[in-house]
Amino acid sequence: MKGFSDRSFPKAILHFDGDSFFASVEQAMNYKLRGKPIVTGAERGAATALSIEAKRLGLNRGMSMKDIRAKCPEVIVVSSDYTSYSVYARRMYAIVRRYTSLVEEYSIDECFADITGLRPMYGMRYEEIALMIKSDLERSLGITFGVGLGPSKVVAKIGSKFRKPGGFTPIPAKEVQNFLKDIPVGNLWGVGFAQALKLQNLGIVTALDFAQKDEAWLRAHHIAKPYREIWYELRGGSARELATEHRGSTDIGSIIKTRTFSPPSPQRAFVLAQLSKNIERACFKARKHGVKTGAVGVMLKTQDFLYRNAEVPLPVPTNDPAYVLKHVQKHFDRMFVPNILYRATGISLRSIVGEKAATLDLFGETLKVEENSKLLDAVDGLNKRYGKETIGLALSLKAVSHHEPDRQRQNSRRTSFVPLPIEQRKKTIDLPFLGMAH
DNA sequence: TCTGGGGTCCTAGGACCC
DNA sequence: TCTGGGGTCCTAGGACCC
Repeated sequence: MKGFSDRSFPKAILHFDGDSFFASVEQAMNYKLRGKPIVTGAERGAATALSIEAKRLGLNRGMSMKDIRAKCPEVIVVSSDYTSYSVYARRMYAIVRRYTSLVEEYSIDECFADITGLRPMYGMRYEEIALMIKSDLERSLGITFGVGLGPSKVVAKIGSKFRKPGGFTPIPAKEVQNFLKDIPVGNLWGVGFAQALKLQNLGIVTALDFAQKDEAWLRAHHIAKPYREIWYELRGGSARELATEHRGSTDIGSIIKTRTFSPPSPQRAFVLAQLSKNIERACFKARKHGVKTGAVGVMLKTQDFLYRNAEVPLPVPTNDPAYVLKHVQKHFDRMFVPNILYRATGISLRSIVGEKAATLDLFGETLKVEENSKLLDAVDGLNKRYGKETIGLALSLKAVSHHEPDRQRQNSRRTSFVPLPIEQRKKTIDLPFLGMAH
């Protein structure tokens, strides 16, 4: 039998999606967990991933462990083990790469692959190639995968979640629209809450409604580029290349470290210590990847989920936490508003450059920074031997144990209301990853 | 809903220059 | 001092993703 013509798959894009990935990895590593209802996320007190068996009991992502244990005492609860999940993710990428070099490592449990033009080489149809890779993955890893085949990434994504778990759905270009009728437009990959709302106000409810609009309509309603691309792919085209450069090592755009602490604190020294800790962890990661940062973003988050951000340029690229802290501290004083409860701080390293890319400035700053790098190597070595965070900045030590004295908590409640600076913004937060509906 | 952590990409608008 | 137009670079912020 003849396969689909090239008009069916002008491009042949695969999307692989590990079923209940974290829970599946736990089961793959420990045979005692197989066939049993298990839930990951014990450390945060809420379910992050659930095995099939746990889902069948009616449990959901985001449910509190308390509720889960009350409802189903037989459920096995484990802590997240991201190190192992990453190992399985890398195995997944490696297996798919045996079949094509064009692989995008999209996330810890997903990847895209481009198999366009490989039919003659394998002597198979695209569907058969997809199934061959799928069964290799499942045999090798002990985890099932949802797999989609389509003329674009958006369509391949639709396919991989069409039948779950363990499904395979090929969608030729001319059949794409048959799959769109029952998909709410907000469920499309790349269409979030805000855009779904906008489209709904324009009378667009399903993905099919969107696909059937014409270009004049898109222009008239100022549909932005990312959504024009989705529209184009729903009509059988391909607008998005695979990002095949492996972003693993040096090719990092930014490094972000944020941490929520509990209970929230109004204390300047404590909040700064938290920030300092985040700076250390971010710089540690930068050193591990052999990169430096030329500017950092500082974030303070209040108990009311108001955010205050500042961009702090650094005179010289660095991955030395003490140097970063020195420059951040000046801005911190301006950002920190007394008598407000803070719940989290964050740091993001931007303008990332390679470790060698230091340029000499007029004031000899570079040389001073360089002197520190040998010391930091030694620190990293010790921390590796004796456990993470054995050695840290003195400031950060304040953040290590946080026992908020009752006296201060009461003080903070009694303090009068202080109007927030205008720079503070409310951010809407949605948590699709935890299974909350938009 | 009572809210974690780590990312990327796009766009609008200001600063600066010719 | 006022007037025009156009280009580039940068940053803040929005939106989205897992």
